[in-house]
This record gives sequence, C-alpha cells and structure tokens, in this order.
Amino acid sequence: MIPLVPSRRDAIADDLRDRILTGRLKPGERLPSEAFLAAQYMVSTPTLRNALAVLQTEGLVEKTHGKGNFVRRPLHRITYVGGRRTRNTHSMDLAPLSVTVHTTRVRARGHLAALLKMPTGSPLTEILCLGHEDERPHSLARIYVPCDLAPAAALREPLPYEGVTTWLTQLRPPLAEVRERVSVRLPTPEETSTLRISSSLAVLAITRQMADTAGRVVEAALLVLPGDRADAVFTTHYVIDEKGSEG
Amino acid sequence: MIPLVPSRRDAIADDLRDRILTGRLKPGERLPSEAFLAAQYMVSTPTLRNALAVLQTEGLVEKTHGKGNFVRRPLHRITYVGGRRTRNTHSMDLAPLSVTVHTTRVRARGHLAALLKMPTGSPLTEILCLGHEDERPHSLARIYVPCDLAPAAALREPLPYEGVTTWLTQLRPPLAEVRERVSVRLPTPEETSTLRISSSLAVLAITRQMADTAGRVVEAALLVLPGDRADAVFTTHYVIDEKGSEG
DNA sequence: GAGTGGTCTAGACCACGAG
DNA sequence: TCGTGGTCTAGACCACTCA
Repeated sequence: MIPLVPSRRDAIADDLRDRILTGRLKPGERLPSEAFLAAQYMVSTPTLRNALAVLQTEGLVEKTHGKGNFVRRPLHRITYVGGRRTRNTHSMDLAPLSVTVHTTRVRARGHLAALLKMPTGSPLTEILCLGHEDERPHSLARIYVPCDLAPAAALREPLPYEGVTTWLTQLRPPLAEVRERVSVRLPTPEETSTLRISSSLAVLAITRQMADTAGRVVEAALLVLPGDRADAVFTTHYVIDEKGSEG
Repeated sequence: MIPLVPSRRDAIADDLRDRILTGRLKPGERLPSEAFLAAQYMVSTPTLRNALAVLQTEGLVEKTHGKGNFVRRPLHRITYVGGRRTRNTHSMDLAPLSVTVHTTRVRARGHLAALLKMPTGSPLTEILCLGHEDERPHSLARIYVPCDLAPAAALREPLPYEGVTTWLTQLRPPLAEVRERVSVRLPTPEETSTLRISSSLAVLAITRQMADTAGRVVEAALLVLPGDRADAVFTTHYVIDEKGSEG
C-alpha cells in the first residue's frame, strides 16, 4: 500500500511541512519562488507545484497569484459548542472572533423553507455573520429567523454580534429543542472567496434548527467552519431514569 | 474571482460529473482509458488526470491502478446519531451496515490515555469496528474500554456488532454524560487504505467520551466517517426552567 | 505481454500584482 | 515592464492488473 519509493512530491511536501512546523519558515513569510524551489529540489515546476498543493489543502500554505506563496498565519482553533443555548450560557459560537453582521430580508425557498417548516416564499430575516481574526475571515454563519420574531426595523442599525444573539434570545419564546446536523463538504466557490480558503480545504457545515415548546422552528442557521480552524463539541447529559428515557 | 476562461480541467470535470449524475455513465461502470478520454477532449493526459482528480475528491470516481477509473457506486448516506445512547435507543451508529468486529488488548498512550483519564500504560480493550456495505468498506470505529469493564476473555469469539454494543451497555454502569468532539481532517494513510478512499477525501472524525455518574470515563471512541457518505446529528432537549439551566 | 494508471520532465504561454 | 503563479503540452518511464 505504501509506495517503496516515496514520490518526489510527497518528499518535498514533507520537507516544507517540517520547515513550517518547526518554525524555520515563519508564519506570514513568503516562500521562495516556485522556480527557485524547483531548482533547489531539482524537480520540474509541476512537481513542485503539486507539493505545494498538498500543503495548501492542509491549510499550511496560502498561494496568491502574482505575489507568491506564503506560510499561512495559523488561525486560532475555535470550538463550536453545540446545544446548551440557555440564558446563562448563550451562543459561544464564534466567541473569540470579531464578527461583522449584515441583515437582509429574504424569502424562504427550497431547503431553507423545509428547515424552517414554513411555506416557500415566507418572509425571513437573514443575519449574515462573518467572523474575523485580525482582519482575516475565519468562519461564516447565516441565521434565518421568521420575520415576526425579528422585525427588520430593529436591525437597521448595525449591532455587534453579541447584541444580535442576546436580542434574538430575548425576542423568541423559550427553546425546547436544538437539532444540529454536521457534515463535511468542500466549500462553494462563494465560500471560497468569502473565507479566502482553498477550494480543496473541506469545511464543517452545521445546519442548526431551533424549536420552541410548541414545536415551531424559530431559527435555522447554516454555519460554515473551515476544517483547519474549527471543531464542534456536543455534550449530552442523562437523567437517571429506570425507564431509560433520554436526558 | 471567477475566471473568465474556465480551465479545460474544470470544463472536463463538469462534463464528466454531469454524465455521471444524469446516469449516462452508470455506477460501477468503467470509464474509457485516460488516453482515450484525453484524445476525446483533445487535451494532454495530465490535464485529463487533473479533471479526474476533481471528481475523485468529490467521491464520484474511483481510480484503480492498472485496472481503470470507475464511476463510484454511491454508498448509502449514514446518519450518525449523537448522544441518546439509552437502553431503548442504543447506538444507531452504523446501523444499516454489516460490521466486522475485531478486539485486541492495547495499552493507553498519549491522547488516548488523556481521553480515558487513565495513566499511560493502563490496559484497555480495543474494539475495532469496520462497517461494510456489500463488501465495500464504509466507516470505521475504534472503541476503547478499560479492561475491568470489558474482559477480553468474553470477546475471544466473534460477536456481531449489535452483540458487542448491547454487551457493553449491559456491562457498564449507567451513563451520565456523553461528550462528542467533531472535526474535519484528511484521512491518515492507514485510513485511506482501510476504507479504500482517496487521500484527499476529508473525513468526519468524532471523538466520543462516555462517563458514568461518578465521572469515570467508561468508554472512548474514535469514529471515522468519510465525508461523502456520512453526517452526524445531535439533538439537545431543554428542561424548561426559570433559572435557565440546561436540559 | 498488453493495457492501464502513476509520476515526472522541460519547456510554453497566459494572467495577475506591483513598481 | 518584470516577476510571480496558473495552466497546459507531448511526451518518457515506471508499477500494477489481468490474461
């Protein structure tokens, strides 16, 4: 299974990775040009480029056309905390990030309508949250709320992210259930440019559905967390119960 | 952002993808040879191979050295259900799969010891579960249990997967908490060959920690679910409570 | 041995970024 | 304009599978 003669590409990728991880190539630093590196490793440019592609999908190298290849300044790893969205411990989603918020009016369509259990065309407030870590985009969240629960008038003026979440929790009825579906996929071209990530860097996509005690879906959210900088944690507590029901 | 002249590679990938998704190329079918396709699209072989690489990371094409390229027979999408591991609804993990189980004795080391909150070197029973869908490997689970909770003697003879899980739930004290950490990463070379997936197909890696009412970790599990065939769902219910404590 | 994919070469030409 | 990366070519040679 493991090739006896490791490919030149992998050997070069291993060497560069090592130079990055041990700090011999520093975050933000520009790598020598591809032509130079190719000469140094005595390979052709396509081979060297393949090696860089490996490091790019690992999130270690960032390529910029016309400028050069750079050691990626590692972003802080965020832990998305699922569930536990209560009055005290509300939404730790993107906590250590500075988040820019943009709200618009949209209409439910397709998948989104189904998530919210509303008919197609229902008016929604879309809250687009883009998390930044010192100017660099980190993660993305799109939150959808039925209009009657989030009057757009109140969102005309920009709010900080915390403001939005507390405002939302105040407005809506108490939650009874949060359902979060986690999947892995490649970013859409739009996400690739918004988050400035490689199109080959997989993301954690979380679809969150929150329902009140009446079973009404009061919020749907689509979260996009690039895999090189985010995990998600879910904790389930059990009520000790002879019948074995869930906690 | 979007190139005005789409690359030949992407155009070819788009065309082949379309032929696969519309069924003009059928699951399991062998594609024409790369040389033939290259001639057909009038590109060089590396360009054609790049197009196939795109489809490979999307999980649509499976390459086999010396045999050819095949349209991947899509595996059923599995939904891993987090939490809710109770007497009634126990472990739906790999439900529709046939699972082969292999148990061994190992010793806790590094990350694993920390997960189990046991000193390095503590004896463990490792239960290796490989889920199959008609002969093809699907997903992978490695479950670790302290030896006193899982006498290896009882596992000498092979058990079906359901047998193992019910046996485990019977043996151990009632659970109080399940903690699941979800992350995205590329498969290790070992996982690549075990699961027969492309090394560029990202996987959902779930680290599961189960504790009893005394806070003892009675199980740690490392689950590997290839991103093209698995999601995970977590549901949190709230106890309505004026103090806002969690459910 | 015939046919297949896997890797690599040594260039060419284009597109982008900065001065 | 110059240096950079992005894409592509037309082959070469090796490794694997199957008859």
